[in-house]
Amino acid sequence: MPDDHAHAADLKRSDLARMTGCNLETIRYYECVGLMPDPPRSPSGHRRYGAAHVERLGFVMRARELGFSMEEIRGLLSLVDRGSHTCAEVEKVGRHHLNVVRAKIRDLQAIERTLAGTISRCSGSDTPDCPLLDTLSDARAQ
Amino acid sequence: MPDDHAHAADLKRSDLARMTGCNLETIRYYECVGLMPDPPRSPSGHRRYGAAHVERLGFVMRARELGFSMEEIRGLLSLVDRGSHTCAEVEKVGRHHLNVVRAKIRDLQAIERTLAGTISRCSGSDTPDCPLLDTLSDARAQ
DNA sequence: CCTTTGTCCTGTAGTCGCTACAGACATTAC
DNA sequence: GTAATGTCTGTAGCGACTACAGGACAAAGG
Repeated sequence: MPDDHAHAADLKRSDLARMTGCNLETIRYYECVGLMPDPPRSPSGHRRYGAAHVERLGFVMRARELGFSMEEIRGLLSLVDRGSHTCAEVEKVGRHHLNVVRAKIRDLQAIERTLAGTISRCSGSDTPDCPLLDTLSDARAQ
Repeated sequence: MPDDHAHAADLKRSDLARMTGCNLETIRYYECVGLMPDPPRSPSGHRRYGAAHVERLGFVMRARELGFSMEEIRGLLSLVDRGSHTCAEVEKVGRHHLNVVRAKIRDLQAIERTLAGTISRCSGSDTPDCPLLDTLSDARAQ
């Protein structure tokens, strides 16, 4: 019951930025694109945040760190906000994103193999002949 | 000697797009940002391309496929255009990019581990309890 | 030869996820 | 009281494209 009025924190935007490590402008951006709710304002129009906003921003930032798109985060938040989400629904979003991440890793690994293989044949000397340039210049190169 | 005038091809932008697989608008974009040279024009102002342009666009596209940034590609092209490049110079650009690619792979693999580990604990059932949501909601979560 | 249709031209706006700045008001420190 | 911050708004910029509007031309059919 004592933590029922946990929103009493009354933080400024800079406080929220400092506490979460989020960039000051990014907070306003997240509000603008609907990831953060419109906060209450002081009489002069300054944003006032509470503990709920700190939590919400933390959620968004952790989701971003895991590479979720803003679209996906909006989806996750609307599930949670609805109050009747299920693990199955959340897992579905997560699995989709995991597939995207794995696809990106595969693409980058293919690039890495090509690049590493090509560069390993570079002489590193003053000749203009270069396996990397050959690869870039010719579709049929090694 | 017969292939000395290979630039006689006289291709339209759509031909160049079709031959290389590049998007039509992207060709104009590459010209605008200096990756492709300003091509000669027909009397009515239409772009006319030759074999050199096909090669150049191929170079740019292969470099993009390997994830080189436009900045890096501009660098590589200016080395080649200068005519006095060395393998060492090209290799340096390539090695730098390889490091960037490897760093991206590491970042994505860290994401993948977290995501896969969390999702593997999901029940996939109708309960609102969800390990993925726990991870996103709480900085101190598993 | 003339009309239609297709292609090309230019410039501009949209995408994603921020980041940064300008200029106006509010608060705080001294 | 005043000077120095802090916050407000809107807007522009990044990279690497992609797409569209509105106009001018070119190729093809009748």
